[in-house]
Amino acid sequence: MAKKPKRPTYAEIAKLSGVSEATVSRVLNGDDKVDAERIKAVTEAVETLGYKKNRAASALASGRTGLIAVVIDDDLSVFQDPFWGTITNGISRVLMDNEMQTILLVAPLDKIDSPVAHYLQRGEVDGVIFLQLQKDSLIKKLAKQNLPLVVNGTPHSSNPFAYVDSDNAGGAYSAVEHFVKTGRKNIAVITGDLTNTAAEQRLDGYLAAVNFFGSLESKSLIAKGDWTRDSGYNLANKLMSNNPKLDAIFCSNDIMALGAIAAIQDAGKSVPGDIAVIGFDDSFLAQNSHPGLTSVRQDIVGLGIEAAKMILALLQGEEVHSEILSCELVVRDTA
Amino acid sequence: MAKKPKRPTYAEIAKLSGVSEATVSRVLNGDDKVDAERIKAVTEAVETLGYKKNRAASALASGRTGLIAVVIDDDLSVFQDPFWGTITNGISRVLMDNEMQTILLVAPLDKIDSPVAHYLQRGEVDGVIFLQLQKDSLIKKLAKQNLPLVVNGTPHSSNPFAYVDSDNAGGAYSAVEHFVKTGRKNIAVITGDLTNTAAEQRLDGYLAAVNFFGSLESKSLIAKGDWTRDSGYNLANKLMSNNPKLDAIFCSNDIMALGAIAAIQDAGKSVPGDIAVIGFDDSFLAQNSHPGLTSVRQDIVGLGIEAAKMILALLQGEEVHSEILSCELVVRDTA
DNA sequence: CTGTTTCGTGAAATCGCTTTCACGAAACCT
DNA sequence: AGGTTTCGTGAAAGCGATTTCACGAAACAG
Repeated sequence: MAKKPKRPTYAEIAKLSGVSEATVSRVLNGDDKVDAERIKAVTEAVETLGYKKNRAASALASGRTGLIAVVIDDDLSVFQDPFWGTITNGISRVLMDNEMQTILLVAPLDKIDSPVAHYLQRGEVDGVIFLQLQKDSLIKKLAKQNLPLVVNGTPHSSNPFAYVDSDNAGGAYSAVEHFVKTGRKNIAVITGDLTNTAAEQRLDGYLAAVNFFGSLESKSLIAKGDWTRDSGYNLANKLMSNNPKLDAIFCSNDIMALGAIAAIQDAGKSVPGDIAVIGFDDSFLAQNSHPGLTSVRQDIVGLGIEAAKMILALLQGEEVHSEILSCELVVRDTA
Repeated sequence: MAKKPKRPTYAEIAKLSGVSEATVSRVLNGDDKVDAERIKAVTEAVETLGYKKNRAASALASGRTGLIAVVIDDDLSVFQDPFWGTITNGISRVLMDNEMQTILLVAPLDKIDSPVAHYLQRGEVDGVIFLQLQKDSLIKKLAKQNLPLVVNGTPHSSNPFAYVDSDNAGGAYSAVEHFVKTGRKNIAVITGDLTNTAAEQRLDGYLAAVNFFGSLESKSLIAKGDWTRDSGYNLANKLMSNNPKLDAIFCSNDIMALGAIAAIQDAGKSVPGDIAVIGFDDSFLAQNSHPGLTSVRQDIVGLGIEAAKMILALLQGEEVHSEILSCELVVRDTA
């Protein structure tokens, strides 16, 4: 509990470099209107003393905490989902490189006056990054308070805040394109839960590609799933019985794809011989399935990195625009 | 950027409740030697004003930051591994309930003088929880500085710091026990990378059970893997060819189990008909495999919760002892 | 060559809470 | 009863940065 080694303070730096504490502060905070000589003196003193700012003191005096909250709605399947760990990793790196700290809030955000909501409104953090946002209400409120915030995932409404997201539509498009190029004619889709914008966008991408390549023969090729393995299994069966000529299925996530593959095999058909399958996410599941699942990969770490950069820009008072990161098709055995 | 609504301070509480600021502080920090009347008055004032402590000021004055660092070594397969996200979730909840913040450090810890190492030594956090610890050197150094710390996973050497871990041996034991009870006679094991204590313990559990039930017929039933799917696949093949009577394989993780199942099936045998398989972790992989993989489940959130509780206890100056959480066999189709 | 700006700088106040210290009152001794 | 301990309390001194303010010097204007 005892931390003997007292750290140097502005007082020491000031003495060593022969300037006032005010000037030390100016140098350390990048105020440009300081004599070059003095900047050098201070910089050297900081160096020799191994000085590091005391965050608490700095926060108290300036009102800026140096903390960015990463909020995860734990109503969702946070458990077992590597997505948020990965994105948080990306966020954390960027922030750390900028002397900011990432603090983690895991809590249900349904109520606008949850403890977390209050915490955020209290100015304990300089900015917020929301992962897996559900309800907009809290976010809108915080935005109104001028708290810099960035959302991961495309919001439903056209909100005034910036977001980062993967190019879900583009990813889906490239999956369908791959099917077409490998000679598939009857390409179906199993969607995710369509109340979710990502699911919606993936469907849109599918539709765009199918229209472009002119091979959509039937409405019955669209099956509305809910992200679960079971829905993949059941809907694949339904698609097969409704469309005897079916030769490809694009699934909005990997789990449904695995379910679909199981259904196809159980029906005595082969993958990709009879029916090709492509998933989405290139998750651990896809990487370790057998046969290897062809899947659309998102740059999840990249999403985190962009989100963090956006928050930093917002803190600088800069204008930021939302970012869409492209996806990449990872071809394995199933298509 | 502007946060207009000025928050109440001790000054207001003191005025409203008719005591000094010193007493307000005493009440808010649980000092018991305060008159009951005054405690009540302060408590009410806090209530009506909706007061919340300013963490920065508190930290500056007390030297305690209210921050616990969760350190993740990103040399490991942080990406795609849901383990650490889950455990961090458990940690975060407990800490938040205790008005502490969880800050996340993702960085390689190989060098003892990495930025993260310095950061931790600087007293910017009140305690540290290490996940997936590799090298002990940094930890030993921090422990020497009396920085409260808890490690996840059993350390190699008998160190003076507390840790939390799953009962790896017990979990492995119960897997073998299940094999025996379901009539299996020739039970093999595919280990993880044995430089890892978890892999070692799982092997120990296997050996203990096999000795106890008296069915270890050959040394050739132990195959040393490295956690990867490929090692599972290849070693399962080797085990099968060396032991024609083989009827069960315990794998030290789920991925190797899936590899083993693939090998068994490719060899024209059935699971669990000819050979039963049990994995370890009850990961997403196990939950979504087909056939469903029987696996040993760890209470990962529980590990986080215990780790957080231990840190809190350490901060109180209490003695803590390491915790071993039991595992549970989740029976599905493969055994 | 004065009068006004601009500029860099240091002194000092400030942020909000914690903690030491001293003091009077109450409680405990012989 | 006098003397010593406790006990609860408030005044005030920090904690270590940031920021306002005022001032002298230098640069500019006329």
